[in-house]
Amino acid sequence: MTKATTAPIEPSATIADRIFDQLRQAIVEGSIPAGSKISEPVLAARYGISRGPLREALRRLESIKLVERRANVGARVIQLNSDQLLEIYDVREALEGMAARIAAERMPDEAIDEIKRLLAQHRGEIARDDWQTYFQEEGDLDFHFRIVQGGGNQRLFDILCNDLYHLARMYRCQFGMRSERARDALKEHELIVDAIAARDGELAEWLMRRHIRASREAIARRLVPQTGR
Amino acid sequence: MTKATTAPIEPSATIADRIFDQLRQAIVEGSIPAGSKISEPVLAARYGISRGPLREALRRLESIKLVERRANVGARVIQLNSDQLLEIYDVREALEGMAARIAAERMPDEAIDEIKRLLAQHRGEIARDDWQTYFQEEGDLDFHFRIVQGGGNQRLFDILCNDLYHLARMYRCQFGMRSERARDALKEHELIVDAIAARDGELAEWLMRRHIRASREAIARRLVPQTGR
DNA sequence: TCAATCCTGATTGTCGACAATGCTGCAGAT
DNA sequence: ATCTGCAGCATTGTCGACAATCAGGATTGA
Repeated sequence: MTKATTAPIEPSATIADRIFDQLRQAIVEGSIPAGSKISEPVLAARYGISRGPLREALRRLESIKLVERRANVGARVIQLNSDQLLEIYDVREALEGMAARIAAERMPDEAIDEIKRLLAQHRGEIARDDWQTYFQEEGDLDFHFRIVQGGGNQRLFDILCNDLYHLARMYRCQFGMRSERARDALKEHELIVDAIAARDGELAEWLMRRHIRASREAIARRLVPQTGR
Repeated sequence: MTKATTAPIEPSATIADRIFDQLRQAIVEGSIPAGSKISEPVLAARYGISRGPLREALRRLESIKLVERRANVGARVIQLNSDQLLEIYDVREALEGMAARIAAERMPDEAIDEIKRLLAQHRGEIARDDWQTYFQEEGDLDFHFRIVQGGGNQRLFDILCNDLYHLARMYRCQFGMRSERARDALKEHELIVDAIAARDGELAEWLMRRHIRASREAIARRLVPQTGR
């Protein structure tokens, strides 16, 4: 599994960068519980640094919406609720649909072949039935990551991979929601890649949007069984 | 003209907040030229503050992509190029299309009436032919702002109004590009509002995407007459 | 008993100084 | 003449201390 969504660790970057990465991972994976208050002095002491770099890291976490800050009050880890999760899926539907369209227009052939190999590998993993669904989920993110990357739209990439994907991972870690949609999702992935390989941007966008909408509905159904919104 | 895209000035917020607003405005309007290097000591001295709040403001400007920073080297104001501008319009097409769809589903009736009044006012301004195109452009942003706000998707709102709209304004100020598309744009705006009022989300999205795509093409035509990409 | 007020404690915002890193110009060698 | 290495300088990153602000609890009055 390629560590596609995880930035490679630059060893001698600045302290603030390192703390930022550590905190982001801790928040996403739940080591720092959602909704908990963040005290600058105690965190600085725990990581053995000063408050300066820590504050910079907190600012960056705020900019990607993982923590909320109020002046003179402090910072809290974001508290996820179902409405915001559904909002994210609406944004993903729009952006990744466009990403699929652009990928169909401009993605290099080699990158498409690589995604095909990736999907073949996923197919094998799912065939070995009860394999860790965790890796299936990671593979799902990896697939979406490559589609976005393939089109070469840097801003699209930033929004999705620096902000939204971390939120999606955070939800999975917190709610432990493993989708039993793995097989359907894989099938949909293959259709999308076929459309991209055929350079059919309109179809690729339509399929991607339907795919994400299906994920959204599966989540909405599980969150509040009585309502779809 | 409502100051929709300009946050109201909180008088006694933190220093960093105030400097952030001032710098953002200065960059967007060109007072600080694009591509120029930013020196922390000289800027701190000019605004009469310390480097601490200034660094926080720079970090926030970096998060909305108005400045670029490299460790141990410094910060520069972003240098706009035509490719990135076109990228932004792709993102806007996707996001605002979704925003129009959501607005058609959930925007309150009163807000729709308000937009209708706004458009009527714009129509009057355009009728008085050579009225400052500046205000027409501001009115255009105001229209889009209200559509996004009407749907109530907070994340969609953040991405568009905190990041992309500032970039769009920056381009206009820098290149002084006043669109002679004002009449066409107004007509398209009216169609979009009609679709929203009719609660036809699919049509609203389709019209909004076509509208933004038309703006994109108009810009692409002016930027590099020989290519549309 | 309840509400309003004040006080206290802690936390955050701000500042100036020090250390570390990258860039620039010059001298010297090939 | 061009390239390489070094030294100096400027800028950024980091740190500890001080001031400003807010949350919570105790106290007092009705």
